Amino acid sequence: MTQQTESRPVGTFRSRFMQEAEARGFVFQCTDAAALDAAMLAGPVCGYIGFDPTADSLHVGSATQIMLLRLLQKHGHRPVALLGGGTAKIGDPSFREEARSLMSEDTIATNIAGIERSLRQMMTFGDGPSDAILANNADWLDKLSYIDLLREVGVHFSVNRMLSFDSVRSRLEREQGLTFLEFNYSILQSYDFRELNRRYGVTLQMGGSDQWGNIVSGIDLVRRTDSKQVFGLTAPLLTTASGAKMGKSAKGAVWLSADKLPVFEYWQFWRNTEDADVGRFLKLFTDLPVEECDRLGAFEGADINEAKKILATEATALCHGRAAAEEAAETARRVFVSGQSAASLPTRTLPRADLQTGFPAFRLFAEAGLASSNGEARRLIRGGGARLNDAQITDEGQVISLADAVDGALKLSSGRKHHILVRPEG
RNA sequence: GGAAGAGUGCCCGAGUGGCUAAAGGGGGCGGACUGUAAAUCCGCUGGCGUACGCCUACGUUGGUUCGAAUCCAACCUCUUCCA
Repeated sequence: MTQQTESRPVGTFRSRFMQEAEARGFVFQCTDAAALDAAMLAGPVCGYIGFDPTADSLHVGSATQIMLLRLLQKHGHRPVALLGGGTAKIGDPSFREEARSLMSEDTIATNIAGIERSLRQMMTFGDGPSDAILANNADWLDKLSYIDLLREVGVHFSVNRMLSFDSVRSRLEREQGLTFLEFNYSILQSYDFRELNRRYGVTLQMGGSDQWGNIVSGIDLVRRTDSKQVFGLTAPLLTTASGAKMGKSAKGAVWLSADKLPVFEYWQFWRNTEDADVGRFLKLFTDLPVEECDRLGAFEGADINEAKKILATEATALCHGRAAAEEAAETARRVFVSGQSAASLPTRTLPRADLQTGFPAFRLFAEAGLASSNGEARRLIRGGGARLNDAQITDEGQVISLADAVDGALKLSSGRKHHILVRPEG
């Protein structure tokens, strides 16, 4: 059972990091919170979070973790972002429906490169006392010897105990199978913690609540082999007020990389936050003062839309820069408030010659990426959800060409919220 | 190594020879209502073609049959029990 390990009354922290982390809703579980609090008061603490390179970009689900690292940095502590280049070769079995397919070295390398970009955008890296450090566990895991690992680390792990962790047990109970390979993930993650402690003096591992078991294992390992006390802190698993998991949107995952999700769409994701989540998300995903977040989140009715715009712009600014965020906000204002087109809507270019000839409406929607297949585009049009320059398209075979362009672009819309500009190439 | 069971569409899950592109639910998309929210209601939800249509799909490969997701064989994977 993942138990709360501390029984400290709320609001008793003395270190600024812990106070703010708690006030903003980042703290779910913490090992020996009082001692961690004291350590933070005594001086800079080095804390890390691991990111698995399972895709070439992180998504909003990971944003919480990055915000935690930022918070650490903000209060003079030192954040370490650990990329799981080594562990990615195994796959974390925690709460997974089934085994993850194994990734090739190449895939892992490109994924790491993509993730690194987002991390660098959101934190300051360098050699200063509170500059962030980027590490890759492939640096030490790759050359581990199996026998040595078993002798030196394996002896400290109780299988009985590992089986009792929720993360493992849920897999077993579902009769879904758990290979020995995956079963080792937790051991390697523990090894990471110890290695980071030895290399950089890392004494805190943070993560999502699904990482509790792995984190505690690491703490035990460090205590047993190096006789040092290190800490763990988990953030709550984020769901929206209506119970859905965070991070899904029209187009699937909400990626942090602009290559995978246009900034405008990212802004829109936050803009469409449920009313009840606004205050909570402001605290988690922006740098605005807590009191301001509470004030904005308390708006009622339509007024809260203003708070959502602030949330969207602030959250987007952290991830894509202030200028891009303002631009997305302005684009949204034009599209939704004035009902105009805007030059900074996501744009798709198609060969000029093809556009001159024209496409049947359904094909154009598919080509532009507003529908994933011709069939889907047809359904969209039949359902009355497709528009060209804000006029509903009724005939799926209607030929649309450059002649229909306004200001050199065709504005296509799927529903009220998804707009794209199609421009000729060259 | 032996025995029993399971593998269905994005997910869960029904289906045990034709009426099955495959019930139902979830998710997703669109519409209505709103506040670019939630809740609710309605429609759509494999691909290709304007279309009568064609193609792909029920773990894999073969077979039986006019016809198979459904029957048979082998194989693969997983689960449980035994050694």
